[in-house]
Amino acid sequence: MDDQKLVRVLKALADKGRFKMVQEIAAAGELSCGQVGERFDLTQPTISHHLKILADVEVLLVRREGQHAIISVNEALLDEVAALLPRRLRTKPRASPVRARNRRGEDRA
Amino acid sequence: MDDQKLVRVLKALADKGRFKMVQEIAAAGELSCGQVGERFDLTQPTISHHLKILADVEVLLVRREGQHAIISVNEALLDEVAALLPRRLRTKPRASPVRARNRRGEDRA
DNA sequence: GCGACGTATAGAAGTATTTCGAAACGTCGA
DNA sequence: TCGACGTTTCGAAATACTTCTATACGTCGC
Repeated sequence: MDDQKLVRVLKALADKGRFKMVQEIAAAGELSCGQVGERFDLTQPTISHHLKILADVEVLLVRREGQHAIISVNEALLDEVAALLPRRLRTKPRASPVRARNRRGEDRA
Repeated sequence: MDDQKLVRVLKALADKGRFKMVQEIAAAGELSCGQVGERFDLTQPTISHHLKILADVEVLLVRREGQHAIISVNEALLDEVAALLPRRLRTKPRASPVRARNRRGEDRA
């Protein structure tokens, strides 16, 4: 996953309501779009809109079952994001405390 | 860290430019506000504004040294966020589906 | 104290996001 | 096929965010 995708996932999760939606779906295992709506004080189109934002970045997985959209959490992707976050923002260890000789870590690790 | 704070941190990081600022500061170890500005095609007030957003949620730590603001990355907080993210959004193992008494790592609460 | 420099704040313009009501689409049961 | 139900799309209004210029604040060297 590149930084751009990582930032898009963060943006999708960076909303109180959407975060809670993911939590509710996680707690239930799976929920339909309508069942998610029951848990929030938002109109159904708004729920659908937010769920789409989360599904677009693959935080949520949608399986269609007849007229219902069955939604679950993509835990693997969340794990990947969690693993990547500190790694991509980690201070490069300065190789040698004397600092110098390789001014900018060159990543490597 | 409660969910509200977690979401606020995510929101601070959920911007292409701000994410890159944290990366630049991480790569350098420390940078002054002005040094961050040199690395972006944005005006100084805009840089200051974004750094403030990141500092407000403690992703960045600011030490004042004379007229300079010396900025570094709060790695401990990033680690905490990374640890919390999947944990707070994890599917609750359903007490007992017929199969599987511990379907997935459990991570212990 | 003064001017230069680094940083922060204020106010405004442009853009994006959130939310809604209305309406369209697709599937189900009768 | 028809109407009901679950979901999605459309268009608009309210709000929030990003970025700018202008200006203020604080520290340094002289």
